[in-house]
Amino acid sequence: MAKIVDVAREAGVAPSTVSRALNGDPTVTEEYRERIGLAAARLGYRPNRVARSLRKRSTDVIALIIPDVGNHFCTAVTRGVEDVARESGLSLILCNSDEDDGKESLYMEIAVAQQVAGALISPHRHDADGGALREAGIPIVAIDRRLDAEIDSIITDSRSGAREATEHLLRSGWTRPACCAGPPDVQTARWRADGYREAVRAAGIEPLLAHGTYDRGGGATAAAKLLDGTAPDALLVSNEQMALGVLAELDRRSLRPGTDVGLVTFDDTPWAPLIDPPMTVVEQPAYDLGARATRMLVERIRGEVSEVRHQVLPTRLVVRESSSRRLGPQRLDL
Amino acid sequence: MAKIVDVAREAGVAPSTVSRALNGDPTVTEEYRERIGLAAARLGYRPNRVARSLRKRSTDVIALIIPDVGNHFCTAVTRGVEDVARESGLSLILCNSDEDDGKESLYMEIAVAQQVAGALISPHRHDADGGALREAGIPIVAIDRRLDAEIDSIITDSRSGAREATEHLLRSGWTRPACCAGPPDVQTARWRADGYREAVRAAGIEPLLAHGTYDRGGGATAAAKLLDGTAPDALLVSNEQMALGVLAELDRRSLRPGTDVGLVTFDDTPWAPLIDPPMTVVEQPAYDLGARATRMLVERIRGEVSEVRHQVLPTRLVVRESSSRRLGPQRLDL
DNA sequence: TTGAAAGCGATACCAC
DNA sequence: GTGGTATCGCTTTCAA
Repeated sequence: MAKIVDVAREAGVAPSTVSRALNGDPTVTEEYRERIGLAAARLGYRPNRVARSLRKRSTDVIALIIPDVGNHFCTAVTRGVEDVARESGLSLILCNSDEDDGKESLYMEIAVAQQVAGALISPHRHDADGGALREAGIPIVAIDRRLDAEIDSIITDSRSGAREATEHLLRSGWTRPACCAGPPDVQTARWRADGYREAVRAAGIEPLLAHGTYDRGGGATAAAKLLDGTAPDALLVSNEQMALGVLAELDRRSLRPGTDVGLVTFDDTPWAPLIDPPMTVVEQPAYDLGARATRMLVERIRGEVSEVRHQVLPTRLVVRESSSRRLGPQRLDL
Repeated sequence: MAKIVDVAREAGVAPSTVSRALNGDPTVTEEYRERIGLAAARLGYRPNRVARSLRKRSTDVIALIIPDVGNHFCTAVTRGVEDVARESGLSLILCNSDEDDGKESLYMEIAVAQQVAGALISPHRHDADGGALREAGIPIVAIDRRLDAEIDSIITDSRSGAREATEHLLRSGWTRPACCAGPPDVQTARWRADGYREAVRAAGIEPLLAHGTYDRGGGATAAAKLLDGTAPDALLVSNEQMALGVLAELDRRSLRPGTDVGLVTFDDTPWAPLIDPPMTVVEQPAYDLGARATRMLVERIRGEVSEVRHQVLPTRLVVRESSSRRLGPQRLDL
């Protein structure tokens, strides 16, 4: 691998001039710029970014720490991040925390050690403080969830999304909607539970919720608990992975969404319209969330902003059949 | 941020000794090891990996280049990679090539520049040669698809998976199965098309295929083309994203899988059993593929192997309802 | 505008 | 077994 001194020798100039030329320093004369470009091409020179990072004390890599790569919402966010990152000349280290505080801090440590230029993090707990990242002075943007500390954030309006969904259930004729809420230590889960509570209370109905982890198992467990208890006739589910578990549990009990039980879940997915019956969802602008978060981070990395900023993006209710109350027939093809 | 000289001063030893102690060099005496450990803890010392990488000329980061983070198969592979990588003390840079040669080579360039210790790549074209990575002598394992060059690989047996699926369709009473094949420049798509051809030819039936990109649009287009042509009565679909498009297209034509048209697709997903009717799939051991590929890569990074290795993992047909031929009734709830 | 030289922080070689 | 120190490849003063 050719290094900068090789290019310098080949072009008959000093290494510092090569560095300046290749980094677009306007003080370099056109003639040198060209000669250096040619020499570099001839040698197949590729700057060693590690050396560069060591010297500049920062890389052009950002870290994205998300709870679950298997989650469509997260991958959609990731795509948004990726696109803007690439546009901005940054690469991405993707880290999967699995909603695990341990893994989350491990990844933050790694990000610091790798000298990332900035980090996007979807923290498991709001009272996390960006730990190692913060100490190292690395710019952070909290994404989808907030941090108590003074840190930029961008989230969706989960609470009003949940409220709207619950009101829709009520309007559709369901009388006892319950909530399969996410883990109580995760903000989005709490916000959604809050929105649900507001809506049912406003209708004079006692809230009925069960918490579960943000995965299929959590959804199945929460649904089972609710269904075994004071029989609800509709369910608001806190995320898409839980919804998968809820659907499995309903199937196990031969309960059909839309006829036997009303169903709305957070997060639209490609398969939501294809299942039987098509599922009503609260859509979140995931791609946009990722893209905007990355822009915020880039601005912060460049030092273009000083005040802490918080953005909130709206959700959208997509009505399909799982929430509209219809009396039988039962499927004949069971 | 404390650096190694600070720790050395604090512990009253030389920097080189600190380095040795912290890296578990057995020549360091217990007493020094302890004193240094304490000093490091006191200062909150965290080794700078960038400096370390520069000196060692390699990082403890590996790159994973996959075509589509939105694809469940890919994210399952990613999880396998991630788990083994973490066990081995490596971090992961995840790159999404979007089946785009340009992005693919850009990411390979970035990986080289970042001095990754190794790369896992699911190449768009088999005649790619690992480009920049190969030149830089960085270990590569091709995953899910092979490379013409002498490079380790691990794939699943797409061809026999497709053959088996087609035979199953035939045995189920469908008489004109067609194939929604993936892009012809992607190996897995060709292998699956080959398996399909073998099976129909063995049954004395003329193959009927349409190619499309590995996404929803590609699936819809291929299905439309086949359905508009010499009406097939069953479809073998080459991947899960295409299946989503095929399902949409069938729905558009009010064709119901299992009654009007037999359907099998590659890749099992959490939603496959939930759609209407539950979908028969060719399951690939995605997690295992990622995990094994990473182990292969780690062995190669450590220089534990010399000969080029190729692994093939079996697929498994999971029969659900979309492939079993049943005459009506049509859904009453349409 | 260009060149010389001093680091960035860790590792590894060579003395002791 | 431990300490001094050159080195990895690049950027960035400082002088010319």
